[in-house]
Amino acid sequence: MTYDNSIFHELERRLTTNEFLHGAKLRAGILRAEFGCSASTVREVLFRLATDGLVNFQEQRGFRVPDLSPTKLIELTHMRILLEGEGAVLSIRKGGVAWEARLTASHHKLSHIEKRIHSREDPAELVDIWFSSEKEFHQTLISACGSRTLKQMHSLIYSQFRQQLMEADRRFDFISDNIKHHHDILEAALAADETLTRKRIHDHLARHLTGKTVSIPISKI
Amino acid sequence: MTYDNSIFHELERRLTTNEFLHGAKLRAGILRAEFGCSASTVREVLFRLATDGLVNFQEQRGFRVPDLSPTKLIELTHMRILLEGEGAVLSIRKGGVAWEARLTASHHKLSHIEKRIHSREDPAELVDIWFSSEKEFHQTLISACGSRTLKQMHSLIYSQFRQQLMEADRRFDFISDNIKHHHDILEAALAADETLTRKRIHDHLARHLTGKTVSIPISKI
DNA sequence: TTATACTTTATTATCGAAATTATATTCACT
DNA sequence: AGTGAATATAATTTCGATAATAAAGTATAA
Repeated sequence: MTYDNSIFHELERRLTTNEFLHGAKLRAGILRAEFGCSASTVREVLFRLATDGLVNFQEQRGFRVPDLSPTKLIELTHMRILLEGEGAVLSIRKGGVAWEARLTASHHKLSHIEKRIHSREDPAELVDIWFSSEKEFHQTLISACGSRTLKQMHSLIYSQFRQQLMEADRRFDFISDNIKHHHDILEAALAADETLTRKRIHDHLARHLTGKTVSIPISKI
Repeated sequence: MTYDNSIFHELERRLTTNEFLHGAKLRAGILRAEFGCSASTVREVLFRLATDGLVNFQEQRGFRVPDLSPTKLIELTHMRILLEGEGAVLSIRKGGVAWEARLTASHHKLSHIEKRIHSREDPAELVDIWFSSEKEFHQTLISACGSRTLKQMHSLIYSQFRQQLMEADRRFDFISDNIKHHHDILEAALAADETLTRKRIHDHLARHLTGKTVSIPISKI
């Protein structure tokens, strides 16, 4: 892997796990020090991330972490419902037993983590594992849809969605709901009930669709 | 507009109007001469286009125009049906008379061009105008959906779709079908018939869904 | 002749500095 | 003090050069 590429993935990771503050400025001249490379290399990476939507770019004004935006979160949720619904239905039709097995497996892992989180006081240390498990489950759900394009698109949306989640969502207040949701989705998918699967994906994500989200002070640097 | 940005748009234009051969190599060192800038600047632009899907990038192997791929065209068509259907339905609900007016206007322009093309032998000179008119019509169709994200996503898909069209599609063999399709979509949208609108968008694009596309020799450079 | 190791050439990745443009500070003036 | 121009500082954009890597070509041995 080239230098460039490893920086890309590292920054992508940080951006999707909210290690940067929303609205924070990303200066190539500063990040370069951290990665021990030149500013141009960082700049190149930031451009790539910008086209993925994980970073905002303004001419002559550099790069910033996108602000927290309830509207954007709603739009991204809408897209997830659309794309995951479609991907899941196609997977039901084409996936066969191999897909069912993979889905069951990834649900099993996710469910295991979620139960551990549910039973503890401070789930902070499990947050990273949960993130990757939840991502894997949702990606597996659409993995047999037969369309690379759909999967890429979903991945793009999913990253931005993750980035838009606010602190409250990382504290697992919703974990018991989530355990049920994921189980219900699995159930409907294995029963090959297309309509029900779509509905349950919708219901799972629906809490992000309420415009009632409290506005949060945005920190600029 | 900065240098960088104008190069981006120029290359984007060429890539979506098939001025490059499919599979052609895009060497920063050569393009730089044409734009009178440095190789790094071109490289930066190519990276951006790569993340948009208009250019393929391989580590240590540079950039290429994506090959012609019937499968990809089908996938992109599928995404267009999904996104345009959703965007149109939402526009019907939220757009109001202002949207109807814009849609009627853009259809009028498109229809005018298409009739001119239909009545002539060689429509080559109208191809550019047709491209922008058809793009505008489809974008207007979803313009009142209320989701920036959906529109951006659609724009991304639309560009790649355009890029994947082969020569036959640029010769307007299908023009009389198209005139009717566009009219039918307008009609259904103005009647606020959501299901029918979705169906007609589907039917309009359906000819790209047949896997029967003749395979075409791919030229590498 | 075919395959393999070595050499040469061409292309890509990275860098640090110069040129351009934005942002912050100072200072004069009302 | 408050406003606005002029200056100083800091950031971004662009560049040409160098280092790293891949591709092409050549020679040698089985």
